[in-house]
Amino acid sequence: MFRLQNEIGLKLSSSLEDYLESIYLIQRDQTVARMKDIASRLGVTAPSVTGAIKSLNKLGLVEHSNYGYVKLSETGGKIAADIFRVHQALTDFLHIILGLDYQKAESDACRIEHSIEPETVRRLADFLEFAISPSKGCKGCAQKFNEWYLEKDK
Amino acid sequence: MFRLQNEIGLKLSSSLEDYLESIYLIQRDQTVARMKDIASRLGVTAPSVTGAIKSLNKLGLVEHSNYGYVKLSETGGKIAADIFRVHQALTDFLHIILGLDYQKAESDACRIEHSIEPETVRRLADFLEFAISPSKGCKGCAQKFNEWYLEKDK
DNA sequence: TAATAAAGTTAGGAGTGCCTAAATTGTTTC
DNA sequence: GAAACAATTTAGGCACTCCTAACTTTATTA
Repeated sequence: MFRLQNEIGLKLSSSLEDYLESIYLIQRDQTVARMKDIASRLGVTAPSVTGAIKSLNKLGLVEHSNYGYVKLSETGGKIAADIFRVHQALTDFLHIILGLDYQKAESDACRIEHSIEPETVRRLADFLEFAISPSKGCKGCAQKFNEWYLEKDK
Repeated sequence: MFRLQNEIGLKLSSSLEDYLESIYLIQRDQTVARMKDIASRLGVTAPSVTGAIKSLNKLGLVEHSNYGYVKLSETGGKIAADIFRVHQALTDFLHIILGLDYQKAESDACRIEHSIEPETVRRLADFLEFAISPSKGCKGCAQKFNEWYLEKDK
């Protein structure tokens, strides 16, 4: 059932990845994450959060004692940061290259981030670097694509 | 629970989309699809297929009577074709633009296809058209990126 | 500090999607 | 056409992830 994937060698479900990422972002914004913050961010009910946190706790990815705050463990923090990096790379690509509005780019990224391979993400990020660089071979083709796209269906 | 998504207005699970797509491809290659073909293509056991086909049958997307062949209904065929178009667009993008080898492009596409929005796919396909065209603003930047990428880490 | 409100947990249940084992039906082949 | 084999279905179970309702703990405040 376990597939080598991140530094501790386990493959998390999309759902648990979402929880981890939420905790990461809440911690970043507010230092501590509470169950209700996680619930409202993910649009689930409190008991769902309790269950998920228990799973993450068993896996050693969060620290949590009853009725208290939730904190990412060191490993949990690393994994969450990885997930968020993927999220960012995808969002940037969808927004800057494809020209999706930022909201849509984020929500699409949020779903795709769980099913994309690391190599693909790496290439996506590299392509972005290449495409927006005025000095590399492409000379700002992201910009050019968006101009072309706007004219396209006229 | 239903979200407007395709022409009959329902959102299928990733799993059911996979079944539909498999049947579509088997039908294309061999005219009729049998349960065991579907099972082996998806890497699941026969009872899993029986269950999934029952669900698709209830939704009116396949025709199937006990111990017989499976056939896509008209609606099922349209939805499957849509799914496959997304699959192709994604695969092409990952292979031609990002330079992933075809196998990896396909397997990544296979997972991403369930979570990407139609608008994003459209833009991806348009970007591909733009990027490989020698006449449009980009002048074959897909090619240039791949050359740059190969040199990158040297 | 006792009452109330807010946050969190427990209990129990539903839907999905997979599995194994066992029964059934269909197809060959002698 | 009956035995043997292949394909499919049924039965039963498990993991995951969500839910509602009810209960417990913690925080607020009058």
